Amino acid sequence: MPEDSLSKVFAALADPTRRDIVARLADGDATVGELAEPYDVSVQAVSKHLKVLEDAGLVTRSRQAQRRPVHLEAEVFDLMEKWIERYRRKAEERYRRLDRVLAELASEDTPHRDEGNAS
Amino acid sequence: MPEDSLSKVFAALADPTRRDIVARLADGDATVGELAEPYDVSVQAVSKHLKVLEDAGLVTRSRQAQRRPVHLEAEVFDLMEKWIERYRRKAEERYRRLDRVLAELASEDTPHRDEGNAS
DNA sequence: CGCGAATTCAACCAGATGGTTGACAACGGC
DNA sequence: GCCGTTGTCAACCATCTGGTTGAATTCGCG
Repeated sequence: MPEDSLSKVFAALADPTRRDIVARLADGDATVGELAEPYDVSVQAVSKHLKVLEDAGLVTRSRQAQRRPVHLEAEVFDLMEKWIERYRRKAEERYRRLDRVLAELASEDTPHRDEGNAS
Repeated sequence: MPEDSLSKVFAALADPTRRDIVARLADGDATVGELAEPYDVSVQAVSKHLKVLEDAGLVTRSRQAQRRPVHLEAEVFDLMEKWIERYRRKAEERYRRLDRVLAELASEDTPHRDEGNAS
């Protein structure tokens, strides 16, 4: 049970339909019906998808008569990017360090002249 | 569907244990046993997690005697960030535009045509 | 050669997920 | 005031997921 928010966000975006919904909402708010129209699934299924996105904090739904316009919340993206950036940077840094070590080893190993590099 | 690889990556990171594994691998490669040690689950469970991460392209496993050192691949992060950045930017851009329109509407009373958001 | 350590494979199980259909709540237009 | 539109709730179903245990595999080492 992913109670933590990052898990919910990643899980929400792990579904292609939901990612597509997010993509379309980036162009503007839309109602459930409008969102459901292009897909080959029931409106209920899309409503469920929206609930997942809402629980993840990716969208909000207001009330406008019997319609529920869906709105994309961009803030959550920051949460993800922060996480990703953190470990990407670490990994790259480590990679550069390793690269340097390998370069050193390579230059030492280069058999330009007789080297007795035993062990 | 190249979209599907994105699904795998997001799904892989939707699990707290797997995110923690990624976090630890950012500090350096590790074996399955080492990775499993801090968690209260069997080594087999961790092995499964690693398979998920590997299928998502987040880690690679080499072979070193009977050990399988696990290595973090940072490239996949780019894929995610590209996706996120794209829609975050769009949403923010739209927000700024909306803001401007609202400001206009507020200052002059002239009713404009409805902007954007066709079906 | 064979034991033991590291890891994966296989079968199984509980619970989450994504889809369906059917009923119902809320509201605007006649 | 009713009716159709919009959306959610509920029950149900198949499949996926994350965990378990137990057996198999792959090696280094004495």
